[in-house]
Amino acid sequence: MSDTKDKLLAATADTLREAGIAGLSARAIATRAGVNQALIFYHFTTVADLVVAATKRTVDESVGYYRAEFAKACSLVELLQIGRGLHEREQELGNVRLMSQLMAGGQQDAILAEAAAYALSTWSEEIETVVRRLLAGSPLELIADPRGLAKAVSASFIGLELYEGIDPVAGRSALDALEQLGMLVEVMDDLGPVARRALRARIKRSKVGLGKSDTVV
Amino acid sequence: MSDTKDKLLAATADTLREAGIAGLSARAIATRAGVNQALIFYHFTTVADLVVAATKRTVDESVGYYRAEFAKACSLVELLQIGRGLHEREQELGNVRLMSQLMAGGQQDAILAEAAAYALSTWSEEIETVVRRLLAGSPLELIADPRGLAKAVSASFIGLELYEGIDPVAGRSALDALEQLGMLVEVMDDLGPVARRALRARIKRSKVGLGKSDTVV
DNA sequence: GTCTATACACCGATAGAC
DNA sequence: GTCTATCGGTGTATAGAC
Repeated sequence: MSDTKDKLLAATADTLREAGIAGLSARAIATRAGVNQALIFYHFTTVADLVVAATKRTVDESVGYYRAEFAKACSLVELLQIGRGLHEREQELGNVRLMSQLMAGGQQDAILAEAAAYALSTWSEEIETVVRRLLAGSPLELIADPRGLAKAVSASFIGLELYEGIDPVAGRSALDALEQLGMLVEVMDDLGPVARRALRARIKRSKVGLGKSDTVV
Repeated sequence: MSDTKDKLLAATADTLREAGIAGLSARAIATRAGVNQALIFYHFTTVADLVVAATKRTVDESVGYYRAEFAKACSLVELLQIGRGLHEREQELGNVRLMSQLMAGGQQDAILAEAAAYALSTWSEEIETVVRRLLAGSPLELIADPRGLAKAVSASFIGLELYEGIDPVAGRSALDALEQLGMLVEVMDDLGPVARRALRARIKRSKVGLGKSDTVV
């Protein structure tokens, strides 16, 4: 990887983090990279292509780092703890912000949408794998769809990040509330056998977790 | 309210919905409104001020509509159903998209951030009121912080909307997963007395719902 | 209140020298 | 591969005629 290309990729991620999608431009990227503006088009043809390459690199690096962490988790509660650390780390690196800006831009721009879809599915698949492994045996298994749940977690992270950028105090309290709710998982994970059986029966009795074609009441 | 001002306010909301924060400009708004571009600055001084006024109007109208709906809810399950309808309606009107674009822009622009903060707190306060009323008596009361929870719900809606704009199928499955999880509320709301007591006791026993200063294990 | 015309900065992208 | 110079277009905002 040439030095210029590398500098441009790094500067693109940084610009997206700090100036947002509305402030992203070839000139802004080139200035930050300390590189001539024309070189963007020589190396990457268009600004959009550069953004795609830069976000892909960022996501692959982050997800790769957390693959090993996820593998260590032996319970849903442990996973929740890893998730907390992940959020803090990614927050600090500015990667959640990068992703939220990419997603906002992707609502109107097809090329950015493709980049955002790649980022989201890469994260979601990684999360799904570990959730599926740890959900086995829990009463939650009857309710939760691991794939959809993983996507929902990713989506919520994005929303929380945006909230925190707008109103840090409120965003923080939203995150705290979700963590408290995550404790529900701990409780259900660790219920005595009697209560666990009762809960499991109650869940089965409701329509929850059944396909739409089933009409058991 | 003069006709021109009204047209500009409506066009601003529409432009934000359809062109996003990166495509928002005085020219784009004026063209959509069928109004001379210079009139934006005559009536609203700056584009940012116009955006603030437009989003405030949109949010006040939407929240006002739902205040009456929320008042009708008599159980958490009913609230969940209203929430589903709300999501569909706001989605169709494009108001969630408007809000997500406003939040994305607000990460870098202080004036947009103020508008986004107003929108978020207006929604959150309305949701908090009804959640607080309906949570009384549920075992969830011991865990959940209504204020934080309301903000978390708002944030998650934003994230889900962005996800759906990027990958409609995946976004839909994320929403479905959250709704299934919402069924957990139904189950806990409607548990037999024995299981309810067991669950309540288990929740109390865990550190959940206690302040940080308490160190009961 | 509404219009035209315009100032000035920045945008993506390209041509062509080196 | 890297540079300067430049094209046509768009951005906010204002001056001044009507």
